[in-house]
Amino acid sequence: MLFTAAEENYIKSIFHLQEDGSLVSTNAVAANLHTSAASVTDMLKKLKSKKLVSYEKYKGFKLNIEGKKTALTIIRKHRLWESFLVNTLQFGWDEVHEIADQLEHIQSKKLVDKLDEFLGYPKFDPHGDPIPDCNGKMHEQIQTSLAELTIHESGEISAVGNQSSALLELLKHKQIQIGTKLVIEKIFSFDQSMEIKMNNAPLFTISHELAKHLFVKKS
Amino acid sequence: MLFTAAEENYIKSIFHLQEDGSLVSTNAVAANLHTSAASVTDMLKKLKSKKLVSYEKYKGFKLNIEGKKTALTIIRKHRLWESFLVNTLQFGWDEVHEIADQLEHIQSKKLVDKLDEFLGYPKFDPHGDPIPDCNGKMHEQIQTSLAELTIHESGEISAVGNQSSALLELLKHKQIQIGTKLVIEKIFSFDQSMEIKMNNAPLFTISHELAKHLFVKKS
DNA sequence: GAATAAATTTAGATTTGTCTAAAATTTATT
DNA sequence: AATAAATTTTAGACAAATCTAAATTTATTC
Repeated sequence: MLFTAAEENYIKSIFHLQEDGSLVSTNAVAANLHTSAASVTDMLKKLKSKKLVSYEKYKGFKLNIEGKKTALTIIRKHRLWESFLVNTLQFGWDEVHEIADQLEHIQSKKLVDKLDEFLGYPKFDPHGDPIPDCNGKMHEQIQTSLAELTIHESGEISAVGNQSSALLELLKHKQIQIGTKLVIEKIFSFDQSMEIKMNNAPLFTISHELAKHLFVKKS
Repeated sequence: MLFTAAEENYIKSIFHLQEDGSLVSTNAVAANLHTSAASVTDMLKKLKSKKLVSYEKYKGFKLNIEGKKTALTIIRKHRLWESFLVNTLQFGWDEVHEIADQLEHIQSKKLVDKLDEFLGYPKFDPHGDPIPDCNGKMHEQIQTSLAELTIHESGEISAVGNQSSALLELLKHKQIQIGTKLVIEKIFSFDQSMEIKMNNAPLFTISHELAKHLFVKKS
């Protein structure tokens, strides 16, 4: 079954919003895709007629098995292309998302599988997100953005999300490196900045912006 | 200036049809894009309003400087992606066109230039067609498909358009190899099959299908 | 040079995806 | 429980790209 780019964008959005299997709301998708609630309702009728979502008026909706399967193939493409852009073409971590949003709609199963092979069957993309294999299976996410940790959680820096000299300079100054262990001591709701404690060092604060670019393995 | 995929397809089609700079007809584009003459007229109004073509009702049309520049960037993308698919991902020569027709519409100048760099700034694509550089300049085409030769023209086999064992078997049997010199003795209009003469061998006939997959340097 | 044929354009309709504004429904609040 | 607020859906419109059929213009032929 083939889908338009618009359909695929809705499928992907619903997939990310349902997470655990809970129902998704019209407004949530509208906000996520920067479109109107009315457009979402229109598209839902279409996706329902194509048997990708279970949906009852006013009651919310979610992807069914077929919808999830479709979502995973799109996510697979997106993450493989991101890996290609960063690993093969040397793009920066932070500049590949929009391009991958276009590339994920290219229709050719063979292309995706050959790209996967060329890249050496990567399990995770440059952001640390798991890449579904050609059957839609994916590994547990082993690393998350530091920004996703909550208070008192601890972890170990496992990756840095971008190679810019500005970031590297900052990390050097704060003595943060791969393997550094840390605990979240406080999160300021005002700006999401975090107070963290590393090894035997004194407490210090990092911005939400920086936290998003650091990956940790939770411990 | 950004264009839709539909606009880009028309621009590319007109470019290929005008060749020398002659006027292009509505019907020619319609046939080329498998669409209706009415649709072509509609699109021409749009391209005229965007100042890409010079066009007067009923009089034919052609790309202006800006239109040609745009066409060359699309052709550059198409041919670089074909090179990538064949050289990097090991696709067969004959299966990349449709995929490249999708990839050529991806919007990102940086992506194209990085791809070009990754591929080592190739001058010709896997079909022997020249690849415009980032300023739109391209080399003279040094090889053409054997199918494009006309009667009494001569040339030398310079490349084989696909690596399938079926084709290689055929070439071996007919004793055709890189460097083989030949002359077109006759072309049968019924099926475009060609009678060719090689070196000191007797005349023999090859199908149009085969001729399309053989490249020659004209002499 | 008038009649006919071919090519091109216009007119009007369709599909996809979107929008705003109004109506319907559900949820929250006195 | 009644009303207010928020959410969702419907109704109607629009832009892009396409189509068919009819009208117009250009080309060809007798």
